Amino acid sequence: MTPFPALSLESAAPRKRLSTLERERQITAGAIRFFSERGLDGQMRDLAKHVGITHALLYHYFPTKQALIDRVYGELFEGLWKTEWEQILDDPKLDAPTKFKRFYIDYAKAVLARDFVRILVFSGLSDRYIPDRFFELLRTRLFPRLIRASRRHCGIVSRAKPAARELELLLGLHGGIFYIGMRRW
Amino acid sequence: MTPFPALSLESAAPRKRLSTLERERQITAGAIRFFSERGLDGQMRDLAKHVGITHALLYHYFPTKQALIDRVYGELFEGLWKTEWEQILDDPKLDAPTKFKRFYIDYAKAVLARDFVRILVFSGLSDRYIPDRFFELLRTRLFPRLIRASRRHCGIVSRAKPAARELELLLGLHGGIFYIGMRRW
DNA sequence: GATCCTATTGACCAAACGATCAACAATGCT
DNA sequence: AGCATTGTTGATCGTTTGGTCAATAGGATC
Repeated sequence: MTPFPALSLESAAPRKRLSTLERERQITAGAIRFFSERGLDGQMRDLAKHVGITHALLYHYFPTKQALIDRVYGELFEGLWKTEWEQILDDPKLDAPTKFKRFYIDYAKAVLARDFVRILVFSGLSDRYIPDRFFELLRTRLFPRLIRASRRHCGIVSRAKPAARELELLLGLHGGIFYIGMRRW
Repeated sequence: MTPFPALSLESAAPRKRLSTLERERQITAGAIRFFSERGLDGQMRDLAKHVGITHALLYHYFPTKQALIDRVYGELFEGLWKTEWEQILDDPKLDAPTKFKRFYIDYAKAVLARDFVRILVFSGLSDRYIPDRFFELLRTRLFPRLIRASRRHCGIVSRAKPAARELELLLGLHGGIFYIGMRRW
């Protein structure tokens, strides 16, 4: 149509030859957005077009589609979890309400990110990799700290295992937060 | 492998020739379970094998795959919503706690059904048909009744539009319930 | 049992898909 | 400038997928 077909796409026409590392990052970043949009069944050719390269080049950087998806999983997951959260909840100088407030504001911001929510759900409907691993972190790293802080605030000294009622409450809370993300995205 | 290959599958080998209506129902029921398992991207050939027929026969009953999916949507949705719920919540002889208890026990049972949860999520990730329509029913048929019953129980006479806080609370509650289904299935 | 109706099937098609490979063209080095 | 390195591509392959169609076979009617 246009005399300059390259202009019809988003990313102008920077044409070619990036360094290996740079291109790999570009592909990974593009894949995160692409798969979060179209689902894990999205096609390699479309992803390639979305990044602005040939789909053959994808296979130069990733031997198989599954390898790319695994990379997306890893990237998304490592980038999400903040050790800062555990530090906040462990800080003895803060009282419980402040802890909860600071933590949940930041937590919600991270967990409600569009890409994360959608890929978590997509993954949950196929191989369950992301949700299983995410919930494992929730259960071992976060819930104990939340319960401990909550108990101290209420003047309970028990160090018994979390009661079913306590876990249920936490689950409902986190579920409610995540449900917001579900509906939004 | 086996001398009687037909025996290796679930449904023995009742072979052929059902009435149009009966076969159509069989296909629809099979499709609900199949698509809730494999997602809406599941293949027609696999569904056919799952039902025990050829995939060509599917196209004899449904002109296109989308038509089948639409049928699944309809079937699943009509079968779910119970007008009984609205009657319970409108019954003036019941007090609020009893209403809520009866309603939510039955509601949770229906909404947490495996097929419904999974197809709702699948649909939400593609055309949004099921979640949009489901939430519309929630908003117009259920939430007003729940808020009205709750207000009366608390002695509030206002008939003003639902406050943002009230809706938030309901949303969180229903979100928590649905989150249980999400994680379970 | 012969006949008709139609539910059912096997073979087939075109497009889409993941994956491969030889050839091409930037870039850095001398 | 010439060469080697390697990021990049176009063409192509084999399979899978939604969809079609003529031919077959099961069941009711007489």
